[in-house]
Formats: sequence, C-alpha cells, structure tokens
Amino acid sequence: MSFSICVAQCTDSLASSMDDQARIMQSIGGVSLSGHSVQGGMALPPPHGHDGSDGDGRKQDIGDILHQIMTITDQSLDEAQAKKHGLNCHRMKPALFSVLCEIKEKTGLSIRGSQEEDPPDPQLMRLDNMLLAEGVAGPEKGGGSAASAAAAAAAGGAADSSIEHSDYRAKLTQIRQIYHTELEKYEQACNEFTTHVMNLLREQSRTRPISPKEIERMVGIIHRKFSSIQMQLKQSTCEAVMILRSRFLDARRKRRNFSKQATEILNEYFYSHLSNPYPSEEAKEELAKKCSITVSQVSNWFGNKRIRYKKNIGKFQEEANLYAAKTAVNAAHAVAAAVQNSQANSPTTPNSGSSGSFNLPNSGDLFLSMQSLNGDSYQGAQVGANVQSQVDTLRHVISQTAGYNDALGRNTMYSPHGLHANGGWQNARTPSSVISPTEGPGSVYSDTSN
DNA sequence: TTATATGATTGTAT
DNA sequence: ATACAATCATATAA
Repeated sequence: MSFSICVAQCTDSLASSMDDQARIMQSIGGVSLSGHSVQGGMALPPPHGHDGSDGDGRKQDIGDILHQIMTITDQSLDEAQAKKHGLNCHRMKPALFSVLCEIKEKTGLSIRGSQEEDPPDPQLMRLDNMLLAEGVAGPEKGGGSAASAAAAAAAGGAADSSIEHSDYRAKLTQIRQIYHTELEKYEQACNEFTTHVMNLLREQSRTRPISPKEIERMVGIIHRKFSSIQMQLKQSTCEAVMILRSRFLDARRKRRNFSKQATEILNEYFYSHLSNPYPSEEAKEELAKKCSITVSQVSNWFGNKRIRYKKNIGKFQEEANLYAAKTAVNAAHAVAAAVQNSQANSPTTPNSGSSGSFNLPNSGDLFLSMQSLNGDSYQGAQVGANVQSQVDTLRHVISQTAGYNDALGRNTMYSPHGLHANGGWQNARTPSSVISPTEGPGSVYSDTSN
C-alpha cells in the first residue's frame, strides 16, 4: 500500500474521465457542430472578421480549433503552451467555450456525479469500530508514544498483571503508531493531490469546458480513491492486531500448571479459609509472591477453586481433609505457642484479634482453620472461646487424619460453614464480623446440597 | 487414545 | 471492579 499506487489509481480515473470528455468533444466536433444549429438552441455567434458567408469556411475554422484542442496533448510542452495561448486568444474562443460548456451540460455526463454521496460503507464502519475497540484508532491513551510505552512498561512492572501484556501493549502501540503515521501520510497526500488536480483543472478550464461541478466531482473521485486506500490500511491494521492478539492469546492459553509447591500453598490457604475463601488484595499479593505467580493468577486460581469446590464438594473432601490436617499440624505448634503466650498474659483475654490480626503472621489463618475444624459455628465469641478446647479439638482431628464422611460423601468436619445452598460464600464475605446466630453446631451440614 | 484436571478467557450480574 | 458461571485449550492421568 503506497502512495504511488494511490496516485496511479487516481490518475487512472482521471484519465478515464478525461477520455470521456475527449469523446464527447469529438462527437461534438464531428456531429453536432456540423449541423446548422447547435442542439439546445444556442446558435454560434457570427464569425467576425470573416468575410465569407461561406459555411464551409466557418466549419473549417471551428474544426481547426477543435483539432488543435484535441491534439494539444500530443505536442511538446512548449509547443502546447504556444498553441494554447494562441487558442486562448482566438476570437472564437469564448463563444466556442460557452457552447461546449452548454453541450456538455446537456449530454448528461455529469449525471454520473449525482450518485456521489457514498453511503457509509458497512465494512468500513466495521473496521473503524474494531480499530476503535482495540485502541488503535481513537484517542491515544497516555499521551505520546514514548510516554505510553513507558506507562505500559511501568504498569507491567509495578502492577502485577501484565508482564506478558506489556509486550502485547508495546506491539499494539507500535501498530497504532504506524497506523497513525500512515493515515496522516495518506491524508496529506490526498490533500496535496487534490489541490494539484484542482489547480490543473482550473488551469485547463480556461481552454476546456470544465465546470466547477466537474472539478468537484473529480475531487470526489480522488477522495474516494484515497479512502479506499485508507480502508486497505485499516484492514491490514486490523489484521495485524488480530494476529497479534491471537498470538498472545494462544501464548496465554498455553498454560503451564503451577508448581506443586504453589498449589500446596494455595490449597492450604483455601482450606484454611474455607468459610471465606476470599483473600484480600494483600493476601493475594503475598500468596502470589510465595507461589511466584501473579496476583491475577492467584485470583484466577481462587475463582476456579471456589466454583469447582462448590460444584462438587464431595470430590474435594479428601483434599480438604488433607489440608485441614496439614494446617492443623502447623496450627498445633503455633497455637501451643499462643496458648503459652496467652496463659502468660491473661487467661480471660485470649488473643483478641478475632479478625485475624494476630501478631503472628499466620495465626489469623490458623484460627479460622480451627474454627472450621471445630465443627462449631465459626464467628465472634467462639473465636475467643477457650483456647485449650481448640487445642483439644486439634488433637482430635490430627488423630484421625483420614476423617469420616457422612452418607452424602461429605466429611462432617471440614465443610465450609459459610457455604450456603443458594450459592456460595457471598453471605460470609466479611468473616471477622459476620455472625450467623441461626447456625448452631451440627446444623451447618444440612445445607450443602447440589 | 479418552477422561479428567487445570489455568485462562469471556460474558454477565451485582 | 469483583465474583460467578460457562467455556476453552491444554496438561496430565487412565
């Protein structure tokens, strides 16, 4: 797609258009003018200074002029210039010119121009919309190209998500840049060419019958040609974007399973927060760091896990038991320490951090896990209940690592108390503050059905 | 090979 | 914006 093609195409249409005119003129010279009067009623003015009443001479005169006009393009520039000047000064020129104009008007040549206003091409609109949607067209986000590239890089570096996306964005920016410069180039070329042609036609309109309307038409032709070129540009840009997109999508689709360790960590968190498996932003960041994955991957993982767990709790029971036991083992130590600590401090006020704000980094999680293990309701006052009893429960749980399932294949111990039949954990969004008074111990197992 | 598991994407609702 | 649900496409187990 280059300017030269464009010019060539435009020139083609110009040439063909001019051919039309030439043909018309030929027909005028050969037929119409040879008659007594011109079609349309306008008679030729009487030939001044020509003594002969001889019609043949007059015809000859006109024929000469027409011939000169027709052949002017065959001659060298200087010759043509001279001829042109001569013709312009010819005494018959104004009359002939006006006659030609009139005839041309009547021949209906300009009818073709009537259907100019092109309806908005649906395909072009489609392309425009897509480019807009992809952020190629439209306002440039983030200022200049360098700035936006930097912004993309910064976003990719600082915000977790798009290390892989930054590359995509950079490429997209590149495409956009090319698109815009090309577009500008075309616009400029179009304007240049238009003014050039207009000047040319204006210049020629002194010797040829060219109406302003026709110039307008010609400009229309040029513009259409250029816009078709623009469409090609848009199309290829779209294509490039699509290719880029699919390539990156493919790359992202080519998933790799997380490492065993990462899955372990995620599962541990999930099952120890079974009542409310919605890690906060900070928690996600920490998990992401621990698992060496991105935060959005953590989000994805939890999203998938929640939904898949909920969908088939029975299937995950074993896993639940496993991780519950695992966290319990860890908890045992931590709690033991906590017990010692609280005993040393004050028995009546165990760690008041019921919202998971223990001093120890993990103890919040552990508490929740114990609540789950307990089979008791998991909120508020229970958190502050006798620590020793929780330790007992832990021992109990640890002793039966296999667990036991009820008739529905659900373990009676590790069901998520926050999970409700109607659809999930939503009601337990804020674990530390939500209290479910209606839910007594034992009643929590009857509501998980699928 | 098929079947299941799993990470990612998309569309939708809130 | 976030979560959910459905779905895709691959990875891995059978």
